[in-house]
Amino acid sequence: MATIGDVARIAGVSRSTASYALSGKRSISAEVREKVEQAVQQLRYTPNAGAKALATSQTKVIGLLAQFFEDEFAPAMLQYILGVTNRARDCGYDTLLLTEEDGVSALTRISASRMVDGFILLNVAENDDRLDPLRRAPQPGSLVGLPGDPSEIDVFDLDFAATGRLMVETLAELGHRELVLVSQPEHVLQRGGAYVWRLANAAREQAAELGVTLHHHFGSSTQPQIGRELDDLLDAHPNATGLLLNNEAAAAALPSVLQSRGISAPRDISVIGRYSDDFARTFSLPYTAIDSAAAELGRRAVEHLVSRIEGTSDSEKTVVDLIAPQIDDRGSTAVPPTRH
Amino acid sequence: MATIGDVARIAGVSRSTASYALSGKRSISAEVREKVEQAVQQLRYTPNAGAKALATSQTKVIGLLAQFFEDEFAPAMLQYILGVTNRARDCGYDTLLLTEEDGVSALTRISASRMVDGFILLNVAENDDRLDPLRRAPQPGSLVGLPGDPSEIDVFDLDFAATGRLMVETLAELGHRELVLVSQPEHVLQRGGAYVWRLANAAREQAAELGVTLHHHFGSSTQPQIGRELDDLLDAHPNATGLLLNNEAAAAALPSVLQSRGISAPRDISVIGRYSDDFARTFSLPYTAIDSAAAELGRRAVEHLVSRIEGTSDSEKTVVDLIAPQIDDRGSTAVPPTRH
DNA sequence: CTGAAAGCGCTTACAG
DNA sequence: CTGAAAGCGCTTACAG
Repeated sequence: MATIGDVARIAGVSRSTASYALSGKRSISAEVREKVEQAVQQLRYTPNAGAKALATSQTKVIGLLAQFFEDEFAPAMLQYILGVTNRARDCGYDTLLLTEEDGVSALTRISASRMVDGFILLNVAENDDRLDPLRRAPQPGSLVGLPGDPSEIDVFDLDFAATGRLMVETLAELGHRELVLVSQPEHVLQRGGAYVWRLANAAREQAAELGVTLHHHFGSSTQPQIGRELDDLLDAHPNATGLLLNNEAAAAALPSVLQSRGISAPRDISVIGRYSDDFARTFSLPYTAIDSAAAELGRRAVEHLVSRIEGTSDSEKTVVDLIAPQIDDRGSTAVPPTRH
Repeated sequence: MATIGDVARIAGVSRSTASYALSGKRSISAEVREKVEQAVQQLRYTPNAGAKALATSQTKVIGLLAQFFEDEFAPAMLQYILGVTNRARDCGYDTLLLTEEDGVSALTRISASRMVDGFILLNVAENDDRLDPLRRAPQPGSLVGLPGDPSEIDVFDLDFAATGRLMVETLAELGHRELVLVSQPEHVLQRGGAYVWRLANAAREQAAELGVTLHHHFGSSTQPQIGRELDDLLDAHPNATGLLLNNEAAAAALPSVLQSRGISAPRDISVIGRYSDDFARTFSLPYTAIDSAAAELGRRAVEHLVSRIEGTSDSEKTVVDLIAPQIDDRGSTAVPPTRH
């Protein structure tokens, strides 16, 4: 492969001049720049990334730490990942994807070997082991997912508390007085999926404030269990007229459950979920839902990280950016049926 | 950060000795090795990846080129990706994930800058633009997805022809005489998703051979279109007793369609799909199905690539490894109903 | 068994 | 506006 030495030779200049002509870091006569550019074309010269990284201490690579909780549906993570990789590329960065179980060792290994300029952590847990090593690392980091202690780090997340409130509020305004919330499996919560209780707690408080009864249940994440659980829940709460689903599997199983009970949404029951539009359309989740905003979160995390890396942002203040929930109305909410 | 020079100084040896002690590439006295290891511990020394890559021409990174067809469900790709990243790590490699639209430019850019030791291409199309640049690249590559011309490159894929045959055969043996196959959207096929027609053609041939009628249709990939299409198909082919689904959205929409028609599988109709177990369990796809084998394909592609990179495999022969289809029986097939 | 030195391919003060 | 040289942090023939 061609090196910058080859370029310099062909262009008839020194290596430093060739380098400066390419980086634009000092003024170069039009004539010389022209010759260098032609040599680059001719040789199809592309700088060696390792050599560049060694010389500049910049890799132009972002480390993306994915993390998967047991009982969580992994493919949903791809939308966050694509938000990150695509925006990163637009900013001139490539993405190293780290998926090993042990996120702490991945982080320390990659950080110490200087393979990346910064990190993005996905699916951050309430008490995430990766945060301390991240704080100690020389590279900056952005989180997707709000931890218990977000100090010193930039955080991006859907506002799950507002999501819980919005779900309850929406149905309360329509006149519903008794609701059931189905969350992710308790496993997910215990492993640190704080968004589960953040949504649930806010929903509960909002319900209390509005004088609405809210039953909270953890659901399974797979068929056929979740189908049976939903059926049992509807039996257990015959007066509930609204269903809030923070659980994709529940949203997928519900249509059959309702159909087999001979009821339908929104006539007999109102339903609001929380999942992304993509999943809704592919997997027949026909309910009004609050979008996960996955790709948008990935994008924001990248943008902020890049400005930290490049020193564009004031390194003083750390940011906690919570995206306001937005409802995709698919017509599954209405005033509750009048009981006789 | 500590360098190997620091390690050498603390251990009281030369840099070359420290380096050899760590790599084990020449014999080192136990005493010296001990001192070097202690110095490494003490300084938490980790080699600088850029410097190492520059010196050895090896990055220990694999480039993973994802590609998404319009109308294909992107998140399904994560299972392939995880198969790759996890196995790569086990083999000592990290993974650079490239998701930009223009796969050709990504490939040439990464290849020329020497950022990776090899490539894995996902979702390879019949006539994939990325193959020529890959053949010209100095790094080896593995494909997931069988292209029209697989020459010079190692290929891994589900055996879609055998899958099509197996679907037809399974129902034919049960006595079915008229089947409907619902494929991915025609878009996917036109963009080069050869697996769609490979499955369909083989199914058609097998049906002809067994004297079975097979109707082939392209389905939409989203609700509510696919639901209506399925309903129309059942109207159009009232004597069909078996449904073959090479389309996730169709599998997700079918339960409601059947229920609303007052029929069920396998009593009134037998169903076989093609999707992964994970999706089946999370999204209530209750049908017997042939698994996509996504993670396994990713793993095999990595293993073979690594052996090429490390010169373990005979560089002469190139391999085309097609995984035999396996049926997950979820009880949605039976003998056809007897008509009166 | 060990060390001094060259080299990988860049960038960037330093000097003119 | 341009060039010669040092340096980034490794590895690996070469010499002993």
